[in-house]
Amino acid sequence: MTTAENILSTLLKDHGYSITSQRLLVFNLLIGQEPMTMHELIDRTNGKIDRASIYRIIGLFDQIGITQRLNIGWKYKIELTDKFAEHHHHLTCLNCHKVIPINKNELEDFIAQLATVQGFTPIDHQVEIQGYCQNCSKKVTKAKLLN
Amino acid sequence: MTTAENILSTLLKDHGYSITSQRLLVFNLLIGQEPMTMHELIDRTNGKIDRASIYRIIGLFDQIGITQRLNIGWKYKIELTDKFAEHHHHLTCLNCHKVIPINKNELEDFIAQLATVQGFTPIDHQVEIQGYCQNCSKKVTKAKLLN
DNA sequence: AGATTATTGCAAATTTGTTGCAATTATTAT
DNA sequence: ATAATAATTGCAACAAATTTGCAATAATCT
Ligand SMILES: [Mn+2]
Ligand SMILES: [Mn+2]
Ligand SMILES: [Zn+2]
Ligand SMILES: [Zn+2]
Repeated sequence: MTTAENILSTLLKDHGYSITSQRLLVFNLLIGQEPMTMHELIDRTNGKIDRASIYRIIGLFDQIGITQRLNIGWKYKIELTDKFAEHHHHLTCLNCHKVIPINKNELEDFIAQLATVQGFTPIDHQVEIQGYCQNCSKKVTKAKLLN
Repeated sequence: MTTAENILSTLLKDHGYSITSQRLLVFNLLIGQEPMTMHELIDRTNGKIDRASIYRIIGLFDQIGITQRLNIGWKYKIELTDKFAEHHHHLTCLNCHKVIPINKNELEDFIAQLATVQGFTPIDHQVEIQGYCQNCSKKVTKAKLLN
């Protein structure tokens, strides 16, 4: 049992669910990987788990905070929650596609505050910024910047 | 022709697409409204446009920056871009799926500043916060909130 | 107006997600 | 460790969402 598997087991038990080989397999397919689509996840199980079960497992994982869905355009990808990876946000370069992580406590505080002002209880959030990195800012034409 | 319709027409022509009654209808169903699901949009056309065409129109609108998809849970809603509505962000209720617009200049400044510190030129960004609205916060149990 | 090209509707296909139920597996209690 | 109990899975069918080819129609261009 890895450390991560132990955390998973505890989370499942604490919520009254059992530890099954299928749940462990799905979890291990997600750990350490880039966010993946449902299709990719299903593919990677190589027919070892039924499609319906995978949907049920991800539904459960979402519910008890093991996974979360990351929205990409009008599709979504699945990734493990911050319990299993460091919470962070990104600056993405529209030209060279470099991804620069942001990790600002200020930002977190600001967002939390922003929500609570309206009687809202914030649970999760996303911040993504697209633009041009230092390098590409120099090369990109004014026309392109003005769109 | 309304002002908004003129902007739409120009955008279509500038990208080499024609102005059709279907495209105008879809556009007018979106203008001034809350973000809506594809299902809602289809419903509101009252059978006047085929489902396939609506998908094609929204696909095109997305491509040329007339609409954008707002992710709600693992579904999405469609809304007009900032060209047709004030730039804003959202608080989304995880329970009743209510969408509350945020409109804070502070937030914009904060984000711009966050990016520029690193020599980055920000062009676009998204901020989405999920949680429970004032109403649902009361009903949702402490257990559920603590997850 | 007539020719040309783009868009639409229709019908069918595909892809994505859900459900009931019997078989299997995990947990709990001897 | 075994049997009883309860939860989970696989299967097969279903339902919803999205995509596609193609002929009919509508928009644009000359
Ligand atoms: Mn954050
Ligand atoms: Mn903003
Ligand atoms: Zn770059
Ligand atoms: Zn609510």
